[in-house]
Amino acid sequence: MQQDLKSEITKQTILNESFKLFYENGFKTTSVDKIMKATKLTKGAFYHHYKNKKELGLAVISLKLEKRVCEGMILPLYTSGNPLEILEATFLERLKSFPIYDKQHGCPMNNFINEIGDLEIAYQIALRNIIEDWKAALILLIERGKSENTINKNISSNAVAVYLISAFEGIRGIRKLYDNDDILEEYIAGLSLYLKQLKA
Amino acid sequence: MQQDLKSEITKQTILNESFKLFYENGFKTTSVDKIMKATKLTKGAFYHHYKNKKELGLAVISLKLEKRVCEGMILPLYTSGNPLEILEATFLERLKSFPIYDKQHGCPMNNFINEIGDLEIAYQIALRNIIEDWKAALILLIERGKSENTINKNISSNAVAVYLISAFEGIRGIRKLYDNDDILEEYIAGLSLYLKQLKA
DNA sequence: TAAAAAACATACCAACTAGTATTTTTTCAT
DNA sequence: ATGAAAAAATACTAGTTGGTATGTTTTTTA
Repeated sequence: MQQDLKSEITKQTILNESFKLFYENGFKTTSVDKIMKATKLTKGAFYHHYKNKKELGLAVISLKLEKRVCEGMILPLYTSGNPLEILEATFLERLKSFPIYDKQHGCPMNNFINEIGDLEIAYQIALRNIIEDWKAALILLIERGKSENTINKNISSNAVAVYLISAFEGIRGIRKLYDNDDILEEYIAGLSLYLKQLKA
Repeated sequence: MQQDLKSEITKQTILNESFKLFYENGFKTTSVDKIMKATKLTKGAFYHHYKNKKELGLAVISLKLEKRVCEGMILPLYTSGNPLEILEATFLERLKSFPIYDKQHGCPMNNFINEIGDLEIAYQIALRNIIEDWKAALILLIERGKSENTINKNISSNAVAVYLISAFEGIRGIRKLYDNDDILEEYIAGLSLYLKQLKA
């Protein structure tokens, strides 16, 4: 196989298996050995492509987590239509689309935030970037709602964006503790109510 | 020293040092060795008082985390006065009272939830109990507000309680990523707005 | 006060950890 | 085709992990 293609495939394989194992078992407690066993490659391959585990962690954050949040929570915001309806649809459809697996293991990004958000500045910055992107997209949509007179102009777009993100990430963690969706339904009711109250 | 007193002090010492180290470095990555080095006792003492690390984890959850949430977030709810004001005061004062240390490391319970909420049923149940206690207390207060005509009777108390808890735990994690309180201020603005909208 | 029991210390284990050093295999450029 | 370079495999290190086995010290009970 062509060398640069082969290299890229190996790096992607490591990235994919890492993401999966980090998601299921956490970052710190997933060893390089376990990851390479999953890829069916060896340690030699790993340390040829990544300087160390920290570099892998940063790659997973900026390449896998970022993409996931972007596709699931940010891009859907850039739709035409009523901003409040877009907000509700985005958050709701995201939750409803999760298989049990994703409900049991929570939000990959939130897991990282809580596990290593206070470990190293590099992780902090990488994770913060995702939150900031998400927040910016929400603010943009809320501002559009204000300008189109569908959202109350007296509310703070920043405050609403942060409150929306907080509640979503919070419930993704709390849902881990349950074996059914009741708590999610209550969250959804809370969200709907919240959004209704933002109407112009 | 008296035997049962000595035993109790040792257990408490282990519990206290464990809580601190779990909070700072996580549950899975804090070893029994590190804990016992912190207590200035030895492994022999540990395994005399605790069957294994899992039993210690459960003890920390039910004895340390439960107490913390109860004192900081539940008991303040049982005050006389306007329920909405009590809600705002409780959440706000809790956040304002945190030293930098607590802001950097997030919520001890939320850290546990996200790290081991999907690891074992025993952890799940122990953590869920705390959330359920908190939720029940919030619902009780909201219901009082409804009966006293200070809170809108058309909203779901359960939904509001869950949304309040979710947002609070969410922001406790997200705050880890920043080196100032701006994001907390935005959360607080979001919370105030939210509570205002619940008025009767 | 002596023996039993509880509290704690010491020494050890096999499995696992991140990372390195060295060798073999595959691809590339000439 | 051949030598260089990239990709990957193998073998290793020193330190850490949860837990056990076996001591020693302290307290209690009779």
